[in-house]
Amino acid sequence: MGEKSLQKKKYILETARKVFMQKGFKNVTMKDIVEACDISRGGLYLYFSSTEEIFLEVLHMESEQSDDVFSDSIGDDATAADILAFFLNEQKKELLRKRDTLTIATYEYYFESNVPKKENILKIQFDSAVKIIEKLIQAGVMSGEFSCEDCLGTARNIMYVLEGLKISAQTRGVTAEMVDRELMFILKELGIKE
Amino acid sequence: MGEKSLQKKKYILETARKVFMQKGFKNVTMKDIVEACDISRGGLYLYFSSTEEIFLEVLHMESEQSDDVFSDSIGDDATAADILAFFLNEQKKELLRKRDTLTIATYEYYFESNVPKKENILKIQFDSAVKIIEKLIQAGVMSGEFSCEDCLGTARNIMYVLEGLKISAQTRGVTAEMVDRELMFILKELGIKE
Amino acid sequence: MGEKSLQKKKYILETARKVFMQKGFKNVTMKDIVEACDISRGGLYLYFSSTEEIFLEVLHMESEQSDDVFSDSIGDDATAADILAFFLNEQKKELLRKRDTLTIATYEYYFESNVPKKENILKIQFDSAVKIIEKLIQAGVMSGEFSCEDCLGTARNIMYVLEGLKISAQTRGVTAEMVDRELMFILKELGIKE
Amino acid sequence: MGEKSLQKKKYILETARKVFMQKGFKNVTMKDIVEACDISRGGLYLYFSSTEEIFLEVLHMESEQSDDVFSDSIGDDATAADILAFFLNEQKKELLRKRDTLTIATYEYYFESNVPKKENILKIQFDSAVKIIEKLIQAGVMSGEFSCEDCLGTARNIMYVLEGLKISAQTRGVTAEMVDRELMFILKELGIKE
DNA sequence: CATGAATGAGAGTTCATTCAT
DNA sequence: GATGAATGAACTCTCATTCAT
Repeated sequence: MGEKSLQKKKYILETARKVFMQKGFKNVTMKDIVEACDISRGGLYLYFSSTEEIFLEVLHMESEQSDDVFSDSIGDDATAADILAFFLNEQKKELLRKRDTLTIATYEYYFESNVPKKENILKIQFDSAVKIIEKLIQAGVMSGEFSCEDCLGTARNIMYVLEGLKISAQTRGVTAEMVDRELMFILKELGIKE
Repeated sequence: MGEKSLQKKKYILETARKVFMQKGFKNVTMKDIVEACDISRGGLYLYFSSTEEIFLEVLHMESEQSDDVFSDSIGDDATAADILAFFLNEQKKELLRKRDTLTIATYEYYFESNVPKKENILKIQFDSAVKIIEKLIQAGVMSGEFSCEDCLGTARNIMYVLEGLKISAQTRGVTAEMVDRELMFILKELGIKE
Repeated sequence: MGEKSLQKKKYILETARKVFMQKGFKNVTMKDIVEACDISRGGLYLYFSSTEEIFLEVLHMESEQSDDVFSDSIGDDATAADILAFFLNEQKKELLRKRDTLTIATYEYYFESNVPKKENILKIQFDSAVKIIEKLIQAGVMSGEFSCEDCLGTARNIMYVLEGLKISAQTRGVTAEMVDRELMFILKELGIKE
Repeated sequence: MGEKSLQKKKYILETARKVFMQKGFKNVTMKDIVEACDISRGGLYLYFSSTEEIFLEVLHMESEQSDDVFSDSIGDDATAADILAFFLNEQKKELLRKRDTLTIATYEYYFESNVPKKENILKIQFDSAVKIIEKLIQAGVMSGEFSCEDCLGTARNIMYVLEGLKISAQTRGVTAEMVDRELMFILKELGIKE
């Protein structure tokens, strides 16, 4: 596959990504993507042979890019509390964006698929987020910012609450206040009185 | 609509329920339900005119029946901790049943619809569950079983964790151990050393 | 068939008539009539077995009633010109009523059917109207009101113009002015300067 | 849409035209056209999305082609009477063809639709025919072939009679003699003794 | 007589997928 | 590589008609 082909493939993925954000996973047809990309029906099949295949690649693209978030945006002298606050705030923004997210598409996709666990991106991301948060909490405990008995448990708890907020946002609707309230509750448990 | 019609309607709803449990919401067609019920194409339309309509009635059926769960199965002399443990255990069983649940169908349905908040069953159930848990915790605090500063906040936190576990169970998969671990964490926060 | 049955049959026909006026012939289903009559599906089949059968009976009802129009509403001392004017005015009113008429249903019905000529009500009505107009014109000629060389030809011509106006009204739309203009033209030919 | 597509579209329209001639408008389903064209169900939808759409294009095709009738078939030295006779004869042939005509389909279509007047082809054709006939009559009056007081009125009258004959032909049936008789009557009014 | 539940045929429509160009 | 016409399967939905009650 030449350079030009790679370009086109990337173009398709980026366009498809927008489509998935708008319509979720199950509602998206090959036709939708063909039309959004303004290419020919047959053309799309040269690169991908199903929406599932496309979606998986979109997801990979996504996870590669999101790896950098932490490192990019945080200054060197940030405290653990700062970083955690930053992370939670990012999550909050994501939560409240509602339709402009791959969340629904991702859930819908994983509802269907019997993806082997090892390759389940959701799982990988969840687990790695837990680890990061755990490290963060430990650092905070070291520096006296936080107090907690079971850092790993707390990290996991935080992630489940976030997951709960995420699905709530997409199904029942949540307001900024509701998110804040839950995040506060979490932080309080860590001994922060912010 | 006569008695017999009501019987049949109920039969359809119960059969459709199973279909939704197996296939979620979006994958279910009127044809699927027709075949599961072993009735004619037109016959189904006498009772319902879309999968959405059917699903909503299934959901209502469901929520009416689940109202009784608490009252039915708990002895009069149960302590707050007993009741909470029972409730969490029910949730755990539900969580682990995975495919045998309306969870996915429900999420899929609410992903799509812009149901007015007031009528959103998910919201109603969540909110009422929060209240019940709050009462339970208060009772436990009174009786010295639990200790907590912010009972309402804790109740909400519990529900969000459960919600997070629920979606995790359907997308990443969770084991009994993973659920237990989270429930333990919650109970520990309440001052229980179980 | 008892008295009561006859009543019911008549009720159905009168109700169906309204339905045909609103929807034409081809658009009317047995279901439409059942619903308009508020009777049971099976009930309708006790009396009629197709929309065609119903429509034909409606048409007969109609033609029996319309026979009286002339005799009923015209005074004894009316001149030929008066009567002709009255007749044309009735036609004009009918024409302009547009949707409140069996015209479309009738046309639609006869487009389809291969009715033996003898039983074709349209033909019978047309022919008898021609005869009446011819008589009228002859009477007018006798009394010096009209002048014409070919009374039968003129009568026929009048009827074809009316027919032309009728179909125009239903397809292209005609205004009162357009109808008047054509009727004037006809009357002028008869030597009337009205 | 390429050249080949245009060819196919034209082929579909021509085939559909025959179907409409045989079955009218309302009786024609997409399936009928698919079968007549011997193409696939989905194939038809690539070009048209409803029988209405197809019919309208058939009608346009028709009206474009019929524009030429006059100019094509008449010699330069024809008198007004010749041309009028030719025109009426064409109409007569059309009338008597009965089933081999778009007449019924057209009427059925315009019974239904609330086409804005400006775009109503029936109206456009009627009005333009009136104008042509008027011109013809005026020319005939100039050359001494015809005599008439109200040329426009006469032209209109002729068209309404033709319209009346047309609908009569489709509903009651008319014979060649009946048409001739009416045309004679019209010509006599113009002072022709043919 | 009357009801209305039930059936099944048939029309409309949309797409995934293929394939000749 | 790229196109887009073509196919056919799968769904949705509506009714005429029947029949047990």
